[in-house]
Amino acid sequence: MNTQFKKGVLELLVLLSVAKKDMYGYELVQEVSKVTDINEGTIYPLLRRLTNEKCFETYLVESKEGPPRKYYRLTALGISKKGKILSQWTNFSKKVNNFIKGSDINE
Amino acid sequence: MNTQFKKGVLELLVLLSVAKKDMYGYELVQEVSKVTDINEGTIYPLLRRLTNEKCFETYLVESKEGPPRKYYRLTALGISKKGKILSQWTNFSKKVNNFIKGSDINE
DNA sequence: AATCAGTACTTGACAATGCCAGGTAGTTGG
DNA sequence: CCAACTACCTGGCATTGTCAAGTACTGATT
Repeated sequence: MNTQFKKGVLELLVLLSVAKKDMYGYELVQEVSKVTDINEGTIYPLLRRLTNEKCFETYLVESKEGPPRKYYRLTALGISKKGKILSQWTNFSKKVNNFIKGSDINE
Repeated sequence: MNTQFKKGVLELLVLLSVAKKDMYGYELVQEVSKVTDINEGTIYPLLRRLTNEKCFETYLVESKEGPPRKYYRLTALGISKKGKILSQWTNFSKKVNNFIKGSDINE
């Protein structure tokens, strides 16, 4: 799958996921994998970035299945960012799909 | 508009445009601008890259309105690439939009 | 108890691609 | 002759995803 398509969209997928419920990194890797292949090495730096931007607050919870899990919770800023990016994505993908339809003439 | 969304999609938009008819760089800037803001400094290197990859053949045509125009014509390889990327985009954007719908529960 | 698989997080070096800013040149009209 | 528009090109930069490797904890297997 085209790597480049993911740029920017991953941020949206992560924000949408955490909006539903608090999640930890490893869990997010699996959630986002439903949509597109994703690497741990992509998710963790992204989470750190969004945390630095005050979109997330974090807390640790011990686990019986391994090391403690770092959970991410959406802040007000995160919610607002989620809304913005979502509407940008919706608008963008709509325009692209319209452009594609306009190219249907011969194929 | 989110810069990152464009990554990879621009290639598709350019391939689709040239598939309709041969076009020159400056013209493509305006065509693609219908969908999203785009810079000359983005288009020209992209055209060079696709030409190196044998997706385009080029030819010069003199113009009364300025310097000669370099037209791009899709090769068989370009047509095949167009098809591939188009189906990847369609598949990807569909999955993302389904994921978004699945997050509609509270917002 | 030692090893292995699975869970969980981290990081540094790298690749891809878009943007900015600036340059070169031809044409037309004031 | 100079400004404005058309047209193309380029080098350096920023952003963000990938790869690869490492750390560490738990529970099951040998």
